Amino acid sequence: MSGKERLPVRGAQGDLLRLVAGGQAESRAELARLSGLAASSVSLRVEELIGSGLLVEEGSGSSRGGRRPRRLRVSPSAGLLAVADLGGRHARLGLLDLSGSPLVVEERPCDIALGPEATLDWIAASFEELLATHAPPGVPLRGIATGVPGPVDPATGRVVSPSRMPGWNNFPVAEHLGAHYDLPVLVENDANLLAVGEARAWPDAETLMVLKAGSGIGCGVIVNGSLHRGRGAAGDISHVRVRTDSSVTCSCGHLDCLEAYASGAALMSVLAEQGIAVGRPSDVVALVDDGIPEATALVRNAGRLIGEVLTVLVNFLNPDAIVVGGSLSRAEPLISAIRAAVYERCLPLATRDLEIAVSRSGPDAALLGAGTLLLDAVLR
Amino acid sequence: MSGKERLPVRGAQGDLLRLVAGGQAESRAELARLSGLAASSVSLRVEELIGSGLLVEEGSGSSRGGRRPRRLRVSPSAGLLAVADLGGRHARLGLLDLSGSPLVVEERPCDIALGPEATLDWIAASFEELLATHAPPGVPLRGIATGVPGPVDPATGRVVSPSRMPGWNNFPVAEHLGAHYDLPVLVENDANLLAVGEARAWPDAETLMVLKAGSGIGCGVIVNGSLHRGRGAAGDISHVRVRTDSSVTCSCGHLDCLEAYASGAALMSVLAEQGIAVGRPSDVVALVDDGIPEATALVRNAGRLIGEVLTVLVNFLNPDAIVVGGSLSRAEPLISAIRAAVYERCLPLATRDLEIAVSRSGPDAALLGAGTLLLDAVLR
DNA sequence: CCAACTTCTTTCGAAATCGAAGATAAAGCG
DNA sequence: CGCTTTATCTTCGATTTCGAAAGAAGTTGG
Repeated sequence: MSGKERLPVRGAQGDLLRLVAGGQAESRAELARLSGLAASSVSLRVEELIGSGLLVEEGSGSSRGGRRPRRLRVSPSAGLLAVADLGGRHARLGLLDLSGSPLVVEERPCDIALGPEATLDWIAASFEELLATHAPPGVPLRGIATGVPGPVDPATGRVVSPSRMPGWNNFPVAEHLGAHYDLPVLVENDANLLAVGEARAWPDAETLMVLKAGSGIGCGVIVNGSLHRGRGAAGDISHVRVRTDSSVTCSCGHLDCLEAYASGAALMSVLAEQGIAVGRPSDVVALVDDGIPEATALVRNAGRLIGEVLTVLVNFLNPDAIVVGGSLSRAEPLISAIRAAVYERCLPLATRDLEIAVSRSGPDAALLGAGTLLLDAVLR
Repeated sequence: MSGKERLPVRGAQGDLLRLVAGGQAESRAELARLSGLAASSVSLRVEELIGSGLLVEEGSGSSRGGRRPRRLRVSPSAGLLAVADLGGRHARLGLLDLSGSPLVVEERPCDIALGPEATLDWIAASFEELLATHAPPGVPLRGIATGVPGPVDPATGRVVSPSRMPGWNNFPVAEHLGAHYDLPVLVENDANLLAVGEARAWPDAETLMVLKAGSGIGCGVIVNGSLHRGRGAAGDISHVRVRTDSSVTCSCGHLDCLEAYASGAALMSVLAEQGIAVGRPSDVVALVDDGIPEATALVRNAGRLIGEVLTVLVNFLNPDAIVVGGSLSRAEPLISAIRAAVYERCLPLATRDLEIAVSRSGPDAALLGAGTLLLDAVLR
């Protein structure tokens, strides 16, 4: 339907376009500084990009003491990205323009337990719906990305041994999702997408740990400004053994995994045992906000356990910041307990300038991250 | 004395020279592949480098099915690097050529407790001695590097809060060591140097954890093929809390740090309590080799504790390999206990292709690492 | 308001880089 | 042994990039 044509970018144009699209540069001068190209070369390439309709000049930026820069933006008609973030019981879906800004974002209920085919076909149908409703006429779709709540092999786009995605093991998600399109398709772990999305909001941080505290616990790692995947499974902290008095066997077969104590699912099941029924992790936050002592104590304990695990990782990785996202991140006691544990036990050298903060990018962070990663695939 | 002249490399020449010096490329064709430059450009630049005496053509390499490549090497007369690795009671010192190959390496006793001035002046004098004895006439010194057993602020070359270097806190090591020369001077943590040195022997590993098990415990982290420093303190694992029955207060003021149980110093002090006097960590290895049960049990326990800490980090970082170096690494029970703990408790996804091995680069690894890092500074 | 200074952007000749085609050299194979 | 295949290295015209200089547009401060 909407276009399958390759973007007409050659050589250095792609680099420049990516810098503008990624929000890192807004003027020819910034492009010259960041790309390492000579100002004259930048001007030439930018002229070409404007000529081919991918960039537009839009007013002028604010002066830094001299002539005002002429502000550059990716043209709204340069293309669209369809992005999704799949959770256990609902998904967020959206369309972004090529600068990564959302045109529309929706949250819809869905159930990944229905299996990969049904779920992915539903995503594709939802994308078509969004495109039909919200895409300006003539603007082509340039790429598709989705986040999934499990480990992804980056090479193949397959889900690998996902603990919370029954029936998905080794399913070729990227292949299936992109079957009807001739477009770049990207599949990535949800915490990794969140991390990439947050990283855009932390431009000064080279090393970043982004925790996703939802019904599971995940962590995305940014090293040197870009996502660290390791062999595909990096960022897992849910199956670290924690020190507790009691003793619980985790679904992975080991004793006392962090996930068994501090994940949203674990908190919900403890609350259920105490006769407090809750349906989703954000309900736990609501209970905390309402001052229910059982919930607060549970969340604080979860924070302490998470913090103790982070302790090891902070000493080791020495990040610039820890960002906490996911639905549980809105619970104040969680953050403060994490802070307390990390600051108490870590080396002063590691916590000297360490910031521990709640997500800056809001609920769409993962979708923005999907856009950022997808841009790299599209503009190259 | 010997030269202070800058290397006459401009633009792309530096990149090419670095690739040859770093052992990554041996022929024009490899240079073209790795540098991304066109083969023709590579030929031109290589011709220039040969003309200025920095590169030499030396026989031919082995064919990969076609014409043999003409092997390139950095000229032995292109320059020398003076490198040192400072330990608590002794130092290794050496001279390397610009391809990072050692001309001479010596181990000499020294005592860092004498303070920074005395120690650094001694290093400088030792360098002069080595140069006078071993440097071919007319070959200029191009750079100086030393490893130190403590955290280093990479920006300033100062040692920061080192626990095992009394009197060194905040001392401007790089500045002092380089005072008499107008040359690049590099100061780096010893475990980090070891990691860089090992990384050369693991060309296929993008993510690498290199453990230095000596009288202290350190770890260097290679991410994406290059050293990860974080804010300067990355790689610290010695002050992670371990799970034990007993309870010991570490020098850092916290309870049950790994270092207090598993470092060479800790093992030695336990052995001393048992009436077995040993002077240095390698003596512990000797005891193990002699089958002394107390020593073997201790070392195996240390390996288990280290392995349990690595467990967390392996899940998180998902490295390609863990390399164990340092004087204790020659104790078999240490390695096997580490392996057992990691393979037992880590996620299958993380251990699937994980290799846990002893240092490949031998006792000079840290010096080679110093050379590698120094080359980057010199050839730019 | 004007002069001095910054910063952004373009112009234009010089230099570096590319890429295609050919020359060189060796391995594999009937 | 001579052919084909593979790989390395060089030549040369076309293209891209650079860098210095100048023009454009603003800020700052007397």
